[in-house]
Amino acid sequence: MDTAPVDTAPAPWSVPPGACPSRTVVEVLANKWVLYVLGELGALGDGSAPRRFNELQRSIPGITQKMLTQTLRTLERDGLVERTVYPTVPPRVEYAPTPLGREAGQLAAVIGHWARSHVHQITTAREKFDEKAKQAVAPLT
Amino acid sequence: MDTAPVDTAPAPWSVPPGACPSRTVVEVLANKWVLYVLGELGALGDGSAPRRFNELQRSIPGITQKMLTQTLRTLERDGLVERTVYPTVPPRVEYAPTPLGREAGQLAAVIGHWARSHVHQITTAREKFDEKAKQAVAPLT
DNA sequence: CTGGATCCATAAGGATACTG
DNA sequence: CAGTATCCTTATGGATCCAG
Repeated sequence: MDTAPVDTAPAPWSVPPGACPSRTVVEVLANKWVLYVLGELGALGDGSAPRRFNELQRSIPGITQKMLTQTLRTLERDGLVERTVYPTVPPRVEYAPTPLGREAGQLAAVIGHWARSHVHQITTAREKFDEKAKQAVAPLT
Repeated sequence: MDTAPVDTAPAPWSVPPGACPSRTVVEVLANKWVLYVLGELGALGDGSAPRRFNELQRSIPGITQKMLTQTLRTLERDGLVERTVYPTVPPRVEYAPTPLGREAGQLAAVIGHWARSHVHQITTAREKFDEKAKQAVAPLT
């Protein structure tokens, strides 16, 4: 796969009114389930074992079957994960990140790490903000 | 600000059913408008000038006034941007990233960069995927 | 086991009009 | 200029049932 040259000609960006292509890519990552799934799939190195559907669902607390399916589909469509179906009975389907998906997974991991290391700071900021807001609406007693 | 020790005790995560705090932080970043705004605010270095409301709106194509307001509010609440009001007439309001916001802005920038450098790859993957899907529903002619 | 298909509630978000 | 408020449409997403 991916035998085509990495770079094609920088053709004139005939961007149809308001449709910047790179934005569509940003907006793929701007999705919590995508981040969690990519993080899960891409967390480990190159040799990480492909994951199965239910396995993924269990490892991502709160995700529904629908959202997991939907997320995996778009990721497959975008070439970020590869879906392999083993026509056994019962069916066995495995999901593995593509090289590109592993890159995205690293971005997800970075975000996750940043999030974890600043939770407290942000939580505190929120509390402070909310408290001030409360005072503003109830200045007298 | 931030005179408290960066790290508090690793208290037992008494996470109320399904509410992982760090997730709420991830989910702040998992939002396209947040990414665009942070990218815009945090794009430049420490000495970047604060941005005004309309200025921001113009520099982020497609964002509505409502979304910009809403986004800036949550970012302010989370301690990622600082809002300064100059009680002049007409009103002048400036938005600047906090140090934390600048960090987040860098994450946004990284995502943006990754997106731009892989647009083509992903666009191609989408076309290929969609074409295959089309064949599947119309296999004979 | 791995989903597809539905139904339905809620949230996100755009358009518009109005205000200090 | 910098919003707030409202309406209204669409998208998101959860729950449930069904099927290969």
